[in-house]
Formats: sequence, structure tokens, C-alpha cells
Amino acid sequence: MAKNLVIVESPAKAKTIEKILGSDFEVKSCFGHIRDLEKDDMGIDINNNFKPKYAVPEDKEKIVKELKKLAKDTDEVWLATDEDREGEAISWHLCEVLGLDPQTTKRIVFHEITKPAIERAVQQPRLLDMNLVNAQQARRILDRIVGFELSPVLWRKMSMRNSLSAGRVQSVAVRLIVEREREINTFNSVSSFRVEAFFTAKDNQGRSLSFKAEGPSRFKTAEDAEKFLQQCIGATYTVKDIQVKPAKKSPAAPFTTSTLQQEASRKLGYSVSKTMLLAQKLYESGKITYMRTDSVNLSDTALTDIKQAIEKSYGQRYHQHRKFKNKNESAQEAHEAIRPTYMDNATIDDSDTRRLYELIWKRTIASQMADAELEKTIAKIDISTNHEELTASGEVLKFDGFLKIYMEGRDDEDSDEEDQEGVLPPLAVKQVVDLKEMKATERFTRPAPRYTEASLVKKLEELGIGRPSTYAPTITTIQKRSYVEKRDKEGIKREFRIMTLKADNITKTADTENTGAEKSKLFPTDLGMIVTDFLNQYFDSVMDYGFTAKIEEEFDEIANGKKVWNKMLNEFYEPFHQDVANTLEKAERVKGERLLGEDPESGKPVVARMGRYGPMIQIGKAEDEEKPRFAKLKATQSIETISMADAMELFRLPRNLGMFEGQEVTVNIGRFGPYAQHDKKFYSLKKEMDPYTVELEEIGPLIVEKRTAKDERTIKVFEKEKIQILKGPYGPYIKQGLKNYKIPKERIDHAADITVEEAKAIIEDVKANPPKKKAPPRKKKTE
DNA sequence: CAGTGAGCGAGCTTCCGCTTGACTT
Repeated sequence: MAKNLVIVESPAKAKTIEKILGSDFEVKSCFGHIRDLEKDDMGIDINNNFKPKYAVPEDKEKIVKELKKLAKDTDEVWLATDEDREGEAISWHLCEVLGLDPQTTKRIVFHEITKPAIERAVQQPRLLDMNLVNAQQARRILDRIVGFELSPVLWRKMSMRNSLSAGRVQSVAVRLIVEREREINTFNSVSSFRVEAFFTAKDNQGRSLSFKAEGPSRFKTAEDAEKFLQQCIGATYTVKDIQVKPAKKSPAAPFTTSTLQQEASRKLGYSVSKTMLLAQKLYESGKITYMRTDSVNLSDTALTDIKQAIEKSYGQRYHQHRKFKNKNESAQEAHEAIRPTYMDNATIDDSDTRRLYELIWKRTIASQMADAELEKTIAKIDISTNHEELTASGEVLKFDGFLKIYMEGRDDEDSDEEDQEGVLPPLAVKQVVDLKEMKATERFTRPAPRYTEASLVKKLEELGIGRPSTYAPTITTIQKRSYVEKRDKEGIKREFRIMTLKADNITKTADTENTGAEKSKLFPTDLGMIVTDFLNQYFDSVMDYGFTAKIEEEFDEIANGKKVWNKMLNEFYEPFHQDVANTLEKAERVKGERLLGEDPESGKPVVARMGRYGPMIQIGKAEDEEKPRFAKLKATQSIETISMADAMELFRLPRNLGMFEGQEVTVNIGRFGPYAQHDKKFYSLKKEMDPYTVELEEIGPLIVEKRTAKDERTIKVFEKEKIQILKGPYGPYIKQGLKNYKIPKERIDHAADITVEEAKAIIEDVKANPPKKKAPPRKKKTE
């Protein structure tokens, strides 16, 4: 038994630290928080100064038991959880549960897992900081109160039947997406004309080189643009002035969780959860440092490694020592930035994680590389026939520096400002250049783009809302609750005008462009909009974008000992709870109704609204003699924007398409999306098939395809016993009736040879020893 | 798997932040 027990949060970290500390120390992990508020009755005694009621969750019992035993048998326990609010609280909970004295137990901290940092930490133990612990308790209790008081309000006041939820973080995340959507819906695009002139100039060897210059300004109307072109007829163009300026670009800071998610999204197209899954793999296999961090700091040992790697591969000139500072005030910096553990490994063998690893490697290396040096040239060109001038700009890379390996991506790649500036031919003042043609092109203003998962994380981080460990789960939650969905949107064709001045002649043409197309963007659902409007109306303080920042300031005051935690909670709770009570009493049940018009056939009102099963259109009223007609909205439609005409279109379903193999084929939209029905069987329509326009010829192949797919999945059938052996994504399994049974490992290889008797035996076996369920239903207290 | 849409009421849902496996049809 080791003399010392060190407890950290992560098992991968425990392994590394144990190697560093040697045999006198046993290092164990507690796997994050080991206690949480009870679920019943909020887990808070509100009338008793918000006294929290903590319990060890079921899945933590085992580890707590193990730690208790180890703590008893060891001379000294060292609490080495992360140095932030949550880490301090975990240490305190460990004291409480393991029976350690918070007044004497050694608390150590380090921000990086390196030998010097850990040895230094062991030399300088401190005691628990109860102020910091209280700040965490206040944070935890406030979040529980907000979540567990607001959610039930939604259950009572929304007409929808989902398991709705609200919280300090998720509700504001949804609000951002809802407001962005409305900005886009109400955006008025205006056009203007941009003038570009294409010239040629001779270089000193007499070769003709072409270059481009920009017009004086954008013209608001086609008339103004045309007038300008007319004024240029017959003009000569003379270089009036040349300015050459040096410029430089600097590399971005090494990755934090949020910037890693953004870059992986922009450059690799990963969702935030995929990025985190792969990063976790890399961390667990020792290839990168901890992946949930808000720090841009690099350890001294890492800096030395990086310097060596740069000098070896690129030479001394490419290295530049840099120390980055966190922009964000909410950062708690318990860890290092995300970086490779060994800079020598520019890549790795594992194909799943390689691309993410290489991204991290490049970003880390680049962050310590020299600036890129540029030379910008701006030439002004006089037009002889008017007082305007044209501007040609060029850029020459003098020294690539960090650009040799890495350039940060941008969210607005498709912006119409061309970012790649070309090289200008050598020009001289007073030189006359030849105009090939001049174009005035119509350009439209665009609304802000919809959020991607990653750009939403970026925004949340800017607002100080959420933490590195919760960005990915939050994005998942708001999609799981159907407040938000990730999808593509097709663009629409738009015509734009072009006027060309060539050989003193102006021609007018038109071209089309695709606008408004979106890929993998976050769209609010009707539910998300309705819930957001409701929360905004009744709980504006919690929904305020500055709410988290404001209470974070107060948590900081608690951590500094300037404020008492339960007083702070009370100041929040009094007005908040009053709002909850008022809302429960006064607010109407929300239906999200919108009147679209009158049904031309019956004269009855046509209404878009939220039904129990989602957004729908209703013709007529429930109290009418004749039953109202209903139709479900398409996935891409919304209550807020659907037109009367589109609404009436929806009543064209179900459609009868005609006969196939002697049976009728109909299409409709059901609980699980659009489907075709044929011979009492159902066939889901393919994504690209629209049930309103799909034709009979497309349904036949669908039916045949499903038949063969079923054949391929089937290994064996025992008709009489209704037993099937099927192939699934996790290997072969047995199906009897509607139930599935797992085939024991030792028989998987010869699943095709299983006999009826064997199959029956397996079924009986599984029935006798049912597989463990993930979460057994909690017993409700009877008293 | 492929319906429904009003209202009643029982019994259920729910937060954020710290960490990994156990488990899938």
C-alpha cells in the first residue's frame, strides 16, 4: 500500500501523474463530480437558506466505495482536482464523502501535466478554499432552480406534449438561433453596383500583363452606374500614384475547446460532438493534452519542444516565441491549451483521428512561428474624362512565416469581397495603361448567416455562457428537445445585372446566381420559436444575453469572500420565484396560432398553429358542425412564414398515384415522414422524393429495393416458429415476433448454422437472464 | 411504425458541469 493517495479527476491524467511521482504515490481518479443535488424536491431546502441536499449518484457508488477504502489505508490523501470552481468543489465533496478534514487535507494544483509542474505542486500544498467551493454551490443551486422551476412552467403552459425543458444555457442558445432566423426573414436585401476595370500594362520586357482595379465607390442604382460608364467612354487611364506598404499577418493562438470545434467544423466539416469524440480518443491514447479547456497557454516544456521542431524543419528564422492571453474573462484556465503531447509526431497512424491530430499539430506549431510578411501595393489610376479614380491593389508575400503550414479558416468564406489579391505588374507613375473592359456588376446585401454548431459555440463563449465541457452537450440537447434542427437549405436563383464598357461601347446583360443556400446550419423549429417567445415574455431577466455574465460577477465576489453565497441566491430567487408564480397564475396556454386567411371553398378560417403532434394547418373551427380539416406542415415550413397558398397545397395529400402489380399506390405523410402505401405495406420515400410531386414510376423501384434489402438482411427463417436470424449493424441476431435476442459470442461465427432448437434455447436463455438495462427505473418514494 | 388535433387527469418529464464506459438491432 502506497503511503500517499493522490486523487485527480481524469483516469488518463492519473496514469501519467503516477509515473512522474513514483512508488510512494498511488494516483486515482474520481471521474469528475462524485455527488450532486438530489432529484426529488429540487434537492434544495429553499426555506432553510438554500441548504443543498447532496447524494452520490448510483453510477458513482462503486468508485466512491473504492476511494473510501484506499483513503482509509493510506497515510496521506492529496486532493489534486482541477484548479477551478468545479475542481475545488469536487475536492470538498471528496472530503465530505471520504471523511477527510477540510482544515488539514492537502490540496494541490497544477495547470499542466509536466514533471516540473507536478513536483512543484507537491512542494506547495494548500488547503481547500471554501469561498471557491461556495461559489460553485451557488452556481449549481441557481442552475437547478432555474431549470427545475422553469421547465414545469412550460409543461403547464405549452399545448405541446413534449418533455420540454428550459435552462440558463440552453434557452439562451435557442434564443440566439430564433433571433437570427427572424433577422434573416425580415432582412431587406438592397443592391448596388460594383465597378471593376480590367487593364493591361507592359512590363520592362515588353510583355503584356493584365490586372484589375476597383471603381470609386458602389453605385446605388443602375442609372448611376451607367452614367459613370458613359463618362468613361473615350477616356485614357494614367497611373497617378503608387504606394507600397509592408504588412504582416500573425498566427492564431493554440487551440481551446471552442476554437478546436470551430476549426474542425470549418476545415474538416465535423460536428462539435464528433470533434470531441475524436479528441477524447487522442487524449486517452496519450497523443494530445486535455481537450476540455479554455486556456491558450503552453507549458515551458512544450514551448521548448515546439521551438526545436520548428528550427529542425524550417530553420531558426521561422521561430518566434509568443505568449497568448485569453480574451475571455470567463476563462478559468485549469488546463493547458490543446496541443500534441510530443511535437516530434507530426502525424499519427490511426486513420480515424489523424486529420484532427494533424490540425492540432499544425495549429500548435504555427502559433510559435514568425509573422508572415507581405508587401501591399496600392495604385491610383486617373480617368481623363471625369474626376473619379480607380484603385488597383496587389499583394506580394515576402516571407511566408507561419503561413508555411497553417492558416485559420473563416466563417464567411463565400463573402463577395475577394480576399485573394493578385500581384500587380510593375507600374510607374504617369504610365498610361490600356483598358480592356470595365464592368458594373449588381451585388446584393446579405443578412448574417445562420449559425453552424461551431459558430454558435463561438457566440456562446463570447457571451461567457457555458463551459468547455458543456458546449457539445448543449448543442445536442437543444436539437434533442426539437427546439432547433440542423439541416440544409436550397438557395434560390436570383438575377443580377451587368453593364460592360468595351471598345467605347456599353452593353447590358443579365446573369443568375444562387443565393441563400445553407449547409448544415441550425434552424429554429416552431416549437423553439414559441417557447423562446414565451420565456422572453415572462422571464426576460434570465433570457437576457448578459444574465450569465452578471451572475458570474457575483460568483466571483463569493469566491473572493466579498459576498455570502446564500444571500446572493436569495436576491436572485425572490423576484424569480415571483415571476414563476405570476406566470403560472396568469399566463394563457400557448398555441402559437396564426390566421392565414379564408378557405375559398368553404369560407372557413385557415389557421397555422401548434398541435399536440407538431405544427399544422387547420381549416374550420373545432366547434363547427363539420369537423375541421387538418394537415401537417412540411419539415422546412414554419408557422411564422408559411403562405396561404403553401398551406392550401398541403391538403392535396393523400394522393392516389395509380396501380402497381395490380394494387393501388397512395402517398401520404405519416408519423415517420412521407411514405408510399402498396398492398398494405409501407415504404418510406427517399429524401429527395416529394410526396406532392412524386410519380408512380418512382415508387416501383422503391418497393423492389425494400424487398431485396430484406432478403439480404435475412440469414435464415423458421416460418412455423416465427423465428428469424437476421443481420444487423452489430452482427447477426435472432428475432421472434417483435422481440430481438442477442446471439452468444461463441456462436456468432456460425450464426447461419443455428438450428430451430438452438435458436429456441438461446431465446429461453435470454429470457431467463435478461440483459441489464441502462437505467433501471427509479423507485418513487411512497411517503 | 405510418392515427391523431377537444378536454380531463394520472404520471411522467426538467437544469449545468465534472468525468468515462456499457450498451446498442
